[in-house]
Amino acid sequence: MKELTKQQTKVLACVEVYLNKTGFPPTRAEICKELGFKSPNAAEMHLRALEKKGYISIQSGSSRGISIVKSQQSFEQTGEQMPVIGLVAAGSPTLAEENIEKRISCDPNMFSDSFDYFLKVKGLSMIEAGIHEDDLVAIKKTTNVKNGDLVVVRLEDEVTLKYFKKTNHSLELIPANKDFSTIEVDLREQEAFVEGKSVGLIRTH
Amino acid sequence: MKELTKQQTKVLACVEVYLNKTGFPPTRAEICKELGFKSPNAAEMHLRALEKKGYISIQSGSSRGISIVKSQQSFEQTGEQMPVIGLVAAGSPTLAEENIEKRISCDPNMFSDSFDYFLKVKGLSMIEAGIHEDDLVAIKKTTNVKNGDLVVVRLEDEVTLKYFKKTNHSLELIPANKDFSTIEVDLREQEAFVEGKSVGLIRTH
DNA sequence: TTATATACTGTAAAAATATACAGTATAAAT
DNA sequence: ATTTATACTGTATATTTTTACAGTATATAA
Repeated sequence: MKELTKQQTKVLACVEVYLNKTGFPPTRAEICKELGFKSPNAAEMHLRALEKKGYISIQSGSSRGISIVKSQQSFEQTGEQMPVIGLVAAGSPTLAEENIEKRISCDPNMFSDSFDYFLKVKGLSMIEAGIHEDDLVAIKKTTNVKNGDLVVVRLEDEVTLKYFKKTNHSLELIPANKDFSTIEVDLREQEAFVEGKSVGLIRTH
Repeated sequence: MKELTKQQTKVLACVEVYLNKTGFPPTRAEICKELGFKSPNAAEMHLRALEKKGYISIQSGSSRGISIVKSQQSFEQTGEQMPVIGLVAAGSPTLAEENIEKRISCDPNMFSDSFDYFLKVKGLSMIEAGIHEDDLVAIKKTTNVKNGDLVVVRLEDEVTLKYFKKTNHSLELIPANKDFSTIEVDLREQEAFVEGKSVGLIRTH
């Protein structure tokens, strides 16, 4: 498959995003509006190039007659197979193939925010937050978390799902179970890696 | 979801087949050609009806602006728009368009069993089962339930989500909250309709 | 009997859209 | 120095497409 120029890549992505959002392809004018072109011919030329290189096909004479032949970003769209990762005792919850227990077909945007994987909950430390053993918590990989967020944090080689509270040099990881105690970390003494935060949860009955 | 007439079913299938074949939706004229209609208005009217019943959505003013909301060929197709229904005080949780709060893109087979809609939880009666207010419980429409199942039951005009327990002529609907009491129904005196059972749950953090 | 819903035909106009043509500008290759 | 490829603007027009309106026909319900 021939390589695409920067602009051609943009146009192809634009078509795919539009298609995923609306269910039908964009017009030349809509591509222009999206990418800031001022002439429909700009879009036209890029589409012609994309067809020539085999990425799309254009049904001549039909409005919106664009179909994707070879998708660039088959990823991160709806109906993806999202990985489920066990909350392992040691090591980061990596997306390495050997850590993936299974995959669940769902939309990465089904919650308020997008997410990257499901973490399978072990233990009862968050039971009072309605988070049970074997629930799947949808995790968005980010270090941008604020107090009160439900976060995945790694301390040394241990990974845990807790409420986040940071005060000066101290980090508190708060459970939702009165039988468990808060983990307090002095950040001057010990490192803590925020792996991500929860944006949702699913449970199979 | 409202029932479709024979012709509406044909038109919906036609749109889906065309979409699968070409990657973009058909025009009114193309639907006519496919189904043997002689007036574009025939297609137009069927499309309007399909939109009204919630099977497709039409972007007015756009050519080929049809997108599938609920696929008929619901075979193994991931990424459907599953309806969310509020747990209303009165009446059945019907799939009528006016009761659908929104739709969530996900796989109807993401849980152990398939499901038909999400029910938005009101109140705290199931809190000890980790089911919070505003959680979305995935409901499979069925009357085939057994003791211990989490079920949606309608008593008179009231709909409730509780644990199911049936003994002879008596039905118990058991909450998971010590501040609530079990609803006992003598089936010789009062009717109880099992609308469905829960196969899973999702929550947005 | 009179509505009412379904299911169309036929026509036409307005709006959306593809697409051709004539240019401009820039960077890299020959 | 000239060509070639990329990357557009701007305009215009033929065609496609939506969509409104005026009818016809049939079956079912009130």
